[in-house]
Amino acid sequence: MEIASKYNPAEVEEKWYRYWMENNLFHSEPDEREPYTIVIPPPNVTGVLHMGHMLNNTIQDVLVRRARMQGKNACWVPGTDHASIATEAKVVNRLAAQGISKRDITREQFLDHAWEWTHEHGGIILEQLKKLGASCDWERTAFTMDEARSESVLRVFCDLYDKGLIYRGVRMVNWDPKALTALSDEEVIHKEVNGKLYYLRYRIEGDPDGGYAVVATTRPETIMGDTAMCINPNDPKNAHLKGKKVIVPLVNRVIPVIEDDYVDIEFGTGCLKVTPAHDVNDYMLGEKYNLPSIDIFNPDGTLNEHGAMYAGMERFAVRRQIEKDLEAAGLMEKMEPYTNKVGFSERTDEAIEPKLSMQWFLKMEELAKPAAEAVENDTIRFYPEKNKNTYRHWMEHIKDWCISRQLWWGHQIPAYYLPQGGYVVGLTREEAFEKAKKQVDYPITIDELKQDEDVLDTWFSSWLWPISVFDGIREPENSDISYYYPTNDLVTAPDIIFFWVARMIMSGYEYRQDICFRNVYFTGIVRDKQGRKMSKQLGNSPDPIELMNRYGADGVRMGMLLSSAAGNDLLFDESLCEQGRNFNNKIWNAFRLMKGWETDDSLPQPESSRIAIEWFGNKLSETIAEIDDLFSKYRLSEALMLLYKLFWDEFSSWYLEMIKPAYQQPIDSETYRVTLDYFDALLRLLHPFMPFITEELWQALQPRVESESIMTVLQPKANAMNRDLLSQFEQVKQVIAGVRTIRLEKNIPNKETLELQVAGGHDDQFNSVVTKMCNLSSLTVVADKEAGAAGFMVGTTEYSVPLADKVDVKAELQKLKAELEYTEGFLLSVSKKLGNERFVQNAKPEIVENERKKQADAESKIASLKENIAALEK
RNA sequence: GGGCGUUUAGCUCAGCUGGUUCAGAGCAUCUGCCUUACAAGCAGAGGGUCGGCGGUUCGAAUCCGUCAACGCCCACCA
Repeated sequence: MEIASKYNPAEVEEKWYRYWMENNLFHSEPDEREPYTIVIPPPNVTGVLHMGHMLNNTIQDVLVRRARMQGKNACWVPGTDHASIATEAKVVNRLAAQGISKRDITREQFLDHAWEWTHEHGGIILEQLKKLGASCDWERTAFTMDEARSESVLRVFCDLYDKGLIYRGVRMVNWDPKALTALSDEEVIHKEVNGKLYYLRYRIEGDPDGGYAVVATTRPETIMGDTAMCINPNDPKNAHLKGKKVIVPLVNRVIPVIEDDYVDIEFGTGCLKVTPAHDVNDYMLGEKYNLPSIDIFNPDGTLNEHGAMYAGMERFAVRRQIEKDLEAAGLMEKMEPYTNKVGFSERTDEAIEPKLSMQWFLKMEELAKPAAEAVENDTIRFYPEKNKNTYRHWMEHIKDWCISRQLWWGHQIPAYYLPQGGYVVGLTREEAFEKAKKQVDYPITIDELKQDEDVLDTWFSSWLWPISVFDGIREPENSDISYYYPTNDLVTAPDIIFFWVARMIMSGYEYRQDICFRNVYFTGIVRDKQGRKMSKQLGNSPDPIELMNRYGADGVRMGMLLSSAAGNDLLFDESLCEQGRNFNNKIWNAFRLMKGWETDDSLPQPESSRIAIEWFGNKLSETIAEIDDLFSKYRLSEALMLLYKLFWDEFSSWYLEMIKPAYQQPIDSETYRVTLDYFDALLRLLHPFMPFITEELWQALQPRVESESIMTVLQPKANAMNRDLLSQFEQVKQVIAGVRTIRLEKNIPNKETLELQVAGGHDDQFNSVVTKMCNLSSLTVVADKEAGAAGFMVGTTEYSVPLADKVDVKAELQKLKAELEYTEGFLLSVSKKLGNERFVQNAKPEIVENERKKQADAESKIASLKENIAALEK
């Protein structure tokens, strides 16, 4: 059968994914084997696959496939996240395009639209993962808002409430005026903004001279919310303001001057305007001095009735207007350019408005304790370890988590307000009603309970993910959770270490009294080759599906992995996929070569093949041991590179060339058999990285039983190895390379045989290999080098090829002299070292011994170089 | 403003507790080859004062100090 010389992934990949699915090979059920579990970081339900997903899921698939081939019961649970803010924003946009405003429809109607959207777009991303080859247990696919997960979330809310860890309170929160919701601190991104520092004049009440105090602020539009001015009690230059009252510009409201050493004497004028409703620090001052709080904003960022003449205007428009009005009124002392940090919403990129509002909070201090400790003492390991620092820092400064969001898409908070004030928390309305009846002393009906309008932060469901996917909240003793939990590895990006990783660890301790995973592998961020983050706006993100069409899923997987040391950002370059594709082709062609051979039982095994087999067996063991070590350190990229070199250089360029029979000649059956075994082992090693081509070739290598798959056979193991043989063979390679160089330099075709002469120590057990690889007519040990030969040295042994007239004496001399010069310099430095008494005294004996050997070798090399030069110069 | 990290070949990176597995790998480059597995290939070659400076040491890419550049995270100076 003719096999195409180029590998065509498209045909192969779909076929085998279907085969794996049809044979249910990804599915896992608890059994007596050791479990290996990964839960997917759930992508947004309506999202599409991007390069970050490609990297993340490729790594997970490598880990899962390898674990499976180590005989473990591997289970990779897929699923999606409802992503409250992002999804709600998309639905709002779609409705807007249809001329529908969220305000005009009911919550139920909105949710119908959201579910419709979810069913339309939901799961596209999971289908895309299949193209990548992801070996997820699709029967276990979960969604953060499906029934089991939703109930788990609500149960946890009720439980934490009952434990007194969840409370409701008025706090300064990060308000997103575009999404119209509060955000957690983690959802706020601080950016530097070029603005102005305005110096405003606040006249002093009752001052006969018309004196005023000057306040520096970046936000003049908030003056209508001022309820005090604050100075530092130790500030001499503002001492005259003590006990006075000042008048807020434009609105002419009288406010007191208070004193607090929070105020920085050096900043601005040392006078601070206090706006408790719109600044976190001012809020604290307000609390401390019992100041009134005037909220001048509507939820959408426009000013309300407290904004006086600016009511109804947008906050930034007010800033521009008020600047003019203050100047006109002569109340603007001056303005300076000023750069400060302003918070922006991660989702909508809208400037955050600090806003006082009633929200639900989760107390973090107690939850954080065991979680901080687990990472600190490596019960949970981070790869790379540097993320421990980041984690520790956050845990030590942890603040309560604002878990309510003013959205509709999500888990509605199971709190129910009573007709005459107060509320109860219950899993269902019925349960809440039962509680309510006990709590109040007036008659109520179930319909009078009014459920809280807010939903929970999306992360409040994601933080339960490793437990909830196995239904471990509702059924803590069920067989799945008992078997699969704790999970083994989590593969995620470092930017959600607080959002998600830290909180999962907390919920794991709270609800399972155990770790939720043993290892966390932090991937880097995928950037383009100029180092820019991939984004839609820049249009610098390739379409993963398109990439897979072009290079094959295996090729793209390899491209992703090659440049991604754990935790380092990876500069993605399509040429890496090309390298991946080329490697596929290399494997494909090695297979073609072997499959093209006829075997002959009567042929004896050539000596060179016997040696090749022995050597490669050792090389294979050596590499497997190294790969095992690299995997234990999560250095997947290096493991893959090692395999790449093993296959390409050692197996294809050396081993196959050594055992290759002459053109159209049969191969002896023993060598053939072992070669197929070696190829089989290589395929198994490669399979976690490149699942499709390895399955294709493994199936073609020999007849397989129906439903059998390379997926479920065991990884090859390292055997005891002969290190001497391995290092001797590296010398042999150098000899062969030396002869090849001579051929190249002298332009001698490979077909022409050569003689090789050896002077010095030489191990002749490899002669058959050298003879074959160099196409030698003879290999002889000689005492002295023949004149008119091209030579080279390997170690202290001299090799030469007699070439008679072909040798360019001048060039040869030049080469030898250069080498002599180098070696003499080398000898000098070694001798210097050995001449240093303190080195000989202090250095470890084996180091000194080594230097002595270097010295002796260099001396002997110099001697033979000199001889050669002398001979040529004659 | 605090903390963390990075800086090694043209590019991307590896070099653990100081000394022949210390100057490495892959890609790219250059040279010669369409040698019947593979030109998506084969064979060979070149390329780095290990960010700067100072120190410790017999010996430093490796340890210490300092400076510089870049990156990330955290933070309430209006």
